[in-house]
Amino acid sequence: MIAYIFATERLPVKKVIMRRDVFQGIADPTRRAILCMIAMQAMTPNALAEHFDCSRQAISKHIKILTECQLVKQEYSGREIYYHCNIKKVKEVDKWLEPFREMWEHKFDRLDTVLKNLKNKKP
Amino acid sequence: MIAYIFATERLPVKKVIMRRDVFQGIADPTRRAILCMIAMQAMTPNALAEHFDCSRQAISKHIKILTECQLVKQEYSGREIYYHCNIKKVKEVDKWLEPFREMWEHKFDRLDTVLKNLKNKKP
DNA sequence: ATTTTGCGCAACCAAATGATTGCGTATATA
DNA sequence: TATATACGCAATCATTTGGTTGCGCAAAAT
Repeated sequence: MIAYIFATERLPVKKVIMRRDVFQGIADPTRRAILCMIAMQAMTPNALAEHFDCSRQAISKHIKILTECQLVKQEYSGREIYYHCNIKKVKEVDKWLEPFREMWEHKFDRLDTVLKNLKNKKP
Repeated sequence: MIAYIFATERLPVKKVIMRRDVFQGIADPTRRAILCMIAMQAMTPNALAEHFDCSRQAISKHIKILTECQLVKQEYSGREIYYHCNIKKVKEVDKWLEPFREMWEHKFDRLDTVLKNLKNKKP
């Protein structure tokens, strides 16, 4: 019995179910800021960290998440890593908005016709 | 000194800093699905829960978050509550995309000019 | 009037998040 | 060659998230 105890080591089962999609990526305000900055110009983690009130490691972790959901791409240059924004992936958010955009545009259309009808009825 | 120990009760400081913005709202896939559904037609929590593989309470919690970030509005009808999508708030995401959209549109513009130049040079 | 239904709220739990510190490695500089 | 710098990774921690169950209240249905 005691042998059994020794035999069964506590395995690190730890099933990780992290959602790593674009929406999770842009959920954090710091990550959104990072995205905006590197969209203008590719930057290294250190350069980025200078603009935020947290450690380089914290920024690196955010970048890691952004990389996992493919919102950023990396480009090595010696010991430095330049992070770029993957605009194509940002488009996914835009795509999700599509049906909603149709809605708020339709709303205006309807408002337009209402106004038109009002105008036509006036005289 | 001992008196001091007794005097300082462990206060429940527990500073709650929950981000309740649109991006946090749409970070969860279930919440995005809820939003899509009620954008088409206002629904009650029970009606919504029927479409998901989780309890009504879980859905209610999601709705609570969506309400807190103003992505949904409620309308009471007796003991039922109909949840509506607040399209105006969804627009905030669209607004954030603006600079990025400009980028990917500019890209196409440049591609267009490249193609044009290629065409002009051909003959 | 009693029971059923629709719903929010509180308590609880496992897992994920956001941040920190310390460490190892590879590249640049002295 | 020795030192400084840039960076990722692992461990750790408090807080948040996403889910559950159980409860109570008000509106409907019986």
